[in-house]
Amino acid sequence: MSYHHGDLRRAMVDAAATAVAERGPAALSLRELARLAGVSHAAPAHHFGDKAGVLTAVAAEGFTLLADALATAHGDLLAAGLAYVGFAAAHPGHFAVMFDRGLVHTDDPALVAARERAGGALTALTSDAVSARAAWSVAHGFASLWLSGALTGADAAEAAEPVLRRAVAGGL
Amino acid sequence: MSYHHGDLRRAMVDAAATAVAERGPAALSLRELARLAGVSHAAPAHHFGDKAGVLTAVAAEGFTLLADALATAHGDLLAAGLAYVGFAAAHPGHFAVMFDRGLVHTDDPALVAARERAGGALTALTSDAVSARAAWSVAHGFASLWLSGALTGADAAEAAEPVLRRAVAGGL
DNA sequence: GTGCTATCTTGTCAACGTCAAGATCGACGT
DNA sequence: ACGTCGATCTTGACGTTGACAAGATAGCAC
Repeated sequence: MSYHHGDLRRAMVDAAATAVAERGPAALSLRELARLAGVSHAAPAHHFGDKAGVLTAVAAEGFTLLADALATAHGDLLAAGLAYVGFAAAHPGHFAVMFDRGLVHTDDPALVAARERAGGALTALTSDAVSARAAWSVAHGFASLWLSGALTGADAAEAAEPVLRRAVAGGL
Repeated sequence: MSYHHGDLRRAMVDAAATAVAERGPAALSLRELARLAGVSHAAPAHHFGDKAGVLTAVAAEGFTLLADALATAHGDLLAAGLAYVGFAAAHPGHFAVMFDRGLVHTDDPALVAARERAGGALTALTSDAVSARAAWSVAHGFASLWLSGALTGADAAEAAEPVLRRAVAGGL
């Protein structure tokens, strides 16, 4: 192992996302991440400033991944909803941090840019603001409830499909 | 000030909910709560066991408050949705903790009981499971997004009304 | 009054986040 | 080739935290 890690920043973001996914943001320890990466306890601070900086990087990556996922729907609202839920289920560590103020530096430039890109992908799916908010709420709500364990089922997207379909059609 | 506080448990739950609402669960400190209540740093542990125990009590109270709020809708789905969002906006500290595993003792008897009561109030609103999940998702998603600051507006329930109405009617 | 139990205090410990100061490495100009 | 310089990482330290163990206090039953 050389004095320099090579790509510590990348390693830390990955490890942080995994740790958050497994044990939640509260249990995240910078010193533990440093140990996993084989560096000293103060190395993370150089790249991220503080603990919130690490989670900010995770959140920014999450919004980028989400925007990419939404792009695969090619404008289809139901497909986008399933992509939203699928993203949350595939990257629970990212999702857990993305919408939590007080855990991240909300005005970080990279985070703001990634968030706006994802937001643009969302609003492009519907014709009016009310529908946009409703669709976002359903997808986000299902994803949140799924990750919290409030909903049962084997596969997130599979369980979400009838629910999102019903919401689009209406008649609740 | 006597040796005994009087109702330390109640004071701690209130202070914890307020602190979580203002600065998030991550910034909560048992020692700070103890200082606010004018007791020693180890007093909270006697009543709640550990930090998660305090948040568990907050979450249980939250589910009780939510069930009460849902009961005021008298079976009307839209009214229940507005009550759900209204509860989250009125008690953000409780809401932030209620659906976060790893922050609470998920199998605590009091928490389980309160959660099941709220769950019963929810499922009683719709005729089938798919509609129940869809309605819950919209309300929960809107509430979560609202508290995260992703949605703009002056009043939560006021902003939620057209969105929930559209979701019930369909046509996204 | 005398024990009993719940409540709260005191003292302690390892772990944590953060900061300051120093060591090491690689790249670049000359 | 060589020295300089910035980026990267280490070392050491400080105050705070959650948790635990052991002791003090108060109210209550009898």
